[in-house]
Amino acid sequence: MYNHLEIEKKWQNYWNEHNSFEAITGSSKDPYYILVEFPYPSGAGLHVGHVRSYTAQDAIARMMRMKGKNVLFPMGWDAFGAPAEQYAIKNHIHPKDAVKENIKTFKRQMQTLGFSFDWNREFSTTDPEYYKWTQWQFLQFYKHNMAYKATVPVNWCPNCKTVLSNEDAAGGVCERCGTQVVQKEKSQWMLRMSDYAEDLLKGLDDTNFAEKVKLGQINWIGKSIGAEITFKVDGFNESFVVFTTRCDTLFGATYCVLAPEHKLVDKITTREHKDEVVKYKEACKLKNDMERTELNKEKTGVFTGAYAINPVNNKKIPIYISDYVLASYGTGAIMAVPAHDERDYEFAKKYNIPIVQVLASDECDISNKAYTKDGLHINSDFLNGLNKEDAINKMLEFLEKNNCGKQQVNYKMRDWIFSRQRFWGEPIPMIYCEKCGWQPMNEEELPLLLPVVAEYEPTDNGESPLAKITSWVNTTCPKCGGSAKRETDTMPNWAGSSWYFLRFMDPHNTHEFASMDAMKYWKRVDWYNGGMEHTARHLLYARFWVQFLYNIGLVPNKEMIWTRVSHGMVLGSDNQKMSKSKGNVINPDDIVKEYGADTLRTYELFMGDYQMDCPWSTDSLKGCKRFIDKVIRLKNKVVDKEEYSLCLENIINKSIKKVENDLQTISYNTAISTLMILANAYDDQEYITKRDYQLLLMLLNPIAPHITEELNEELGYKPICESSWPAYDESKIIEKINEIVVQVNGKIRGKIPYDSNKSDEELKVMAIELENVKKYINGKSIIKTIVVPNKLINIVVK
RNA sequence: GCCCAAGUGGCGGAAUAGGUAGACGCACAGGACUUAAAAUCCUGCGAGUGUAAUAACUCGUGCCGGUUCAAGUCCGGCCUUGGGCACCA
Repeated sequence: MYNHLEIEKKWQNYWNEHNSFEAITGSSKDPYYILVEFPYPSGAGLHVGHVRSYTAQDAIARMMRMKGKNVLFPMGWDAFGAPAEQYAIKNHIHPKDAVKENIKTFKRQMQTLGFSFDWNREFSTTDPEYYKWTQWQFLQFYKHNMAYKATVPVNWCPNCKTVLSNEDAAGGVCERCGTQVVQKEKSQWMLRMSDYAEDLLKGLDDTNFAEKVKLGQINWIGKSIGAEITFKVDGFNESFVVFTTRCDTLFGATYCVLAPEHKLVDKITTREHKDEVVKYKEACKLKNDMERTELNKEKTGVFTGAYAINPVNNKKIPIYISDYVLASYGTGAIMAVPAHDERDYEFAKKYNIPIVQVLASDECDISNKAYTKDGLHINSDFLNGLNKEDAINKMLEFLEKNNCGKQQVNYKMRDWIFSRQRFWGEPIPMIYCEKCGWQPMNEEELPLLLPVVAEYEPTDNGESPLAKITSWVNTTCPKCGGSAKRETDTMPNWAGSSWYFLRFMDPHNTHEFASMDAMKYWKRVDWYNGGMEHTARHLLYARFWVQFLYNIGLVPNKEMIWTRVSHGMVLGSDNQKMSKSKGNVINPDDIVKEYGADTLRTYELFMGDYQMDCPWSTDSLKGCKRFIDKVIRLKNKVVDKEEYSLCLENIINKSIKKVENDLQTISYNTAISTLMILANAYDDQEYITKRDYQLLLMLLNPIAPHITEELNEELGYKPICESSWPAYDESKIIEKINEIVVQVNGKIRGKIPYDSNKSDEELKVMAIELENVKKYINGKSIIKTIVVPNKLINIVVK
């Protein structure tokens, strides 16, 4: 009898003692870098969802090693962030200690599953040796004018006295306590990510990301090509610029709207409208993002009393302010074409503003809604009769000639708000001096350590907890030496994860974040696995970070990630997301204990399409246990012979090819079904040879490494992790064809035995002579016969 | 509202280039072995018509149409579910 816990321990110790999975930088072997998103070590321990993706990547890593690659398969911890801070506040321990405990648990759990990580490269984003370089890189952003301070509204929970991310403030209430969230203005560090919008778009061509991953990035960047048009303000020596994607509808612009925060508002508001405008602006300030963007909200706004001149026809059109125009997108001002934009239509109806149709339409009535489908231009002077594309080009020509507009590209992507008012993050290494302003810390003094104190509860006024620790805050100005204060905000969680994959290439380097030589050797991440929820933001931040480092000459490639694969979630058996409150959580520890790591690993890959969500089923898991047990039992059939059984050659060679191919195309479930079919074929034999058996063990090893090593050792072979992946012989794979399907009018009516000596004509004759086929042909004429070689004959009759 | 993905047996899911739909596994049912249970092995398993049993037939991959000798697969139009983004001009 095999005790899976003993066997697993034995082989985990073996790999550990032999450094079996050590990646050696500079080795002459072909490098291959497999990365799986490093986890946030939460108090809940490892999730069965983690196990699924780690097993998947582990299977590839193990196969690639056997195929002679120098595999880098690292693991570490993304351990800064709010949950650890909250946990620490509640339990009165330092987050550092809470994180240490959690990491211990995660690592222990990972080790019981036998993942072939190179633990020599392990680090946590919270290690001073690591965040030193995160801080150092921030200073590079600053020194290259890529970091700046700006005043930005943030979500503030008056009860928790803390700043919330948009996710934690969903629906306008604090996720933790349910209190109404309010907006607060805060001065924050920003990174000029929007400067990289076009490069981030173009860079996708140098990656092998899945199409839907690329789409996620493209949508997030949100490029739109349009025009900027300058409107003069009647009676003022002022003008403003609007952004539009439909400059061809300028003849239909009957009013303009400025965002309430627009700089021009106070200048152009007339005396009679001043009170109303001020009141409206104040009302907007009180609203948070959620309220402002709420769906189906009725449009509101006020007239400034000023008029703009439509440059295409010199007509005076009123200027309004409204919060349906966002200050942060485009120019913060729009021209409104109510006939063809639903938002403008709604607004114009409410305030009785003229609606001028400029695109012909089949729709009958403009008294109810805007025409949103494109027709040819009408009421548009020199554009009349033109289609959209021609009209846009002609209008651009007009605007440029008259110096009142030009083509313009806009992006939805904004600059990256980089400050967090929290304790548990990388301190931002900046110092504020009354005399010299913001000054970067001296690089030699990094890392700027988080202080070890007992209090890190949030302050009452939204400052980071660090602000209370005066001994830490007070310092001297690096420039003038006078007294100065440190920045008390910390970096976002996204910071440490934006470059960790570079550090894995050279994790112990004390004078660089990673050496150019090491990065040139590993070249890039060949295969990056993570959740769908990270394919937009994390991936974009990481790419931005890398592109910046590339531009200042610190990394060898502009894109450092080649393929990105995203996994589906493991759901509870009730098809719901696993959660404590639903009581549907499966703990991998329990499964390993009862069924073994190999069974859990096999099941997690067999459960379904890897890229899709899939519910947990303990019954199905038991099926995988039966499979492993069957593999063990097959040992009783082994005879001492060193070549493949003749009658198994075909299926063996087919299986090698299929498993190898499936593992490389993320089709883990069919790789396992192939192995089940192979095991069943073995089981049908009176006996199998040692070689037959070892082959099955080798193919199964990447998925179930412990038991396969054990059985392989019993055969007297050297460990599989030190062996080569089996080769297949294409000439042995040729499929044996037994029969050919006969169809009449596309329906199967019989089969004839396959005979390679017979010509198509002879096969046709055989087909027509089948009794059941005759039934359907009699009294009808054969129009044609289609022969698909080696597969089927279709007789078409009428 | 926009974008993306997915709808196949009782269940999870297979089906390289349009060519025998339902691989593999689970559950279930019947049988063998056993004092018994577990484990294991054998048989069946989309729905229906039909037969003593075979055979044979009809329908069947969310819905409606189309292309084709042939459609789960391609095209057009919907419906449902899940996810992401959302007043982005």
